[in-house]
Amino acid sequence: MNIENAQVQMRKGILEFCILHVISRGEVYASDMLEELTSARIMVVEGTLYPLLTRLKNAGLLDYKWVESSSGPPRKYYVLTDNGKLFLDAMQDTWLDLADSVKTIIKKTDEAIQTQKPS
Amino acid sequence: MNIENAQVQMRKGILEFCILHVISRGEVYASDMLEELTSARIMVVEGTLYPLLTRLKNAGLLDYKWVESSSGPPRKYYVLTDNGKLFLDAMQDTWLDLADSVKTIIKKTDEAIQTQKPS
DNA sequence: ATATAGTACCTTGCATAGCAAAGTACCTTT
DNA sequence: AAAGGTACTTTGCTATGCAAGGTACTATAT
Repeated sequence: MNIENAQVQMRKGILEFCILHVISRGEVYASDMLEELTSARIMVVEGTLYPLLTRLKNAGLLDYKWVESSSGPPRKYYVLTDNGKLFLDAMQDTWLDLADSVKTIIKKTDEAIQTQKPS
Repeated sequence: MNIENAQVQMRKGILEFCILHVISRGEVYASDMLEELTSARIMVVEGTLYPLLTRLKNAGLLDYKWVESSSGPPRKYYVLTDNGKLFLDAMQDTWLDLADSVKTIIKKTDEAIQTQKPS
């Protein structure tokens, strides 16, 4: 039970959400996504990303096409399907609700501490 | 791949954090926590909470004492240990960072959409 | 031509942790 | 003593992140 593990756990639930977000902006392939997410300080690695993309594709939320590259092997460029867009919207609602709930909990704790130790 | 499952996944990472928060306010037992979290719209059930409390206790973040009840079986009242307080602070930093990262991602998508469809 | 390096995608095996459901134990009320 | 409520526990399942290793294609250097 270390803080690194706790950070991993927190990240878990939102990876799918963040990846759908990045794809929603336009066609991207895996390395684009890794770069985008890393620059937003959301740590992801290949072993997480590829299986996740496959799951999302199989669930009908994503589609992809192969595109030749001028500097290496071909790439899978992903886009959201209509279902994927709906799903992303639903996830965003969930996230905003959750973030608000946590905000409430933090605030309530702060108030409890203020009451215990009035300045 | 349904939205309910996505909600569960998002919740996962923050349950520990929210539970430590509730305990940080003062001695509580499991039913108190369930009530607190439910009222904050963080859904938790017994099968999740009890094993989690045991894990946190074994990790040295929590301590408890048995207290007789006037209306049923005895209860385990939990408090944070010093280590638990430090851990909670670290988790809060992690949470705030994460929430900020997600906010950035959402904002960036909104901007991308604005650019595509200028009013 | 062949070897090396770089890029891109995929797979395997493991560990963590939420959850539904069933179980145990204690207390109060009738 | 039987029934019902409260509280804590356990079992089996599932989902999913991740480290590590693997496959395959392309470009460059020799």
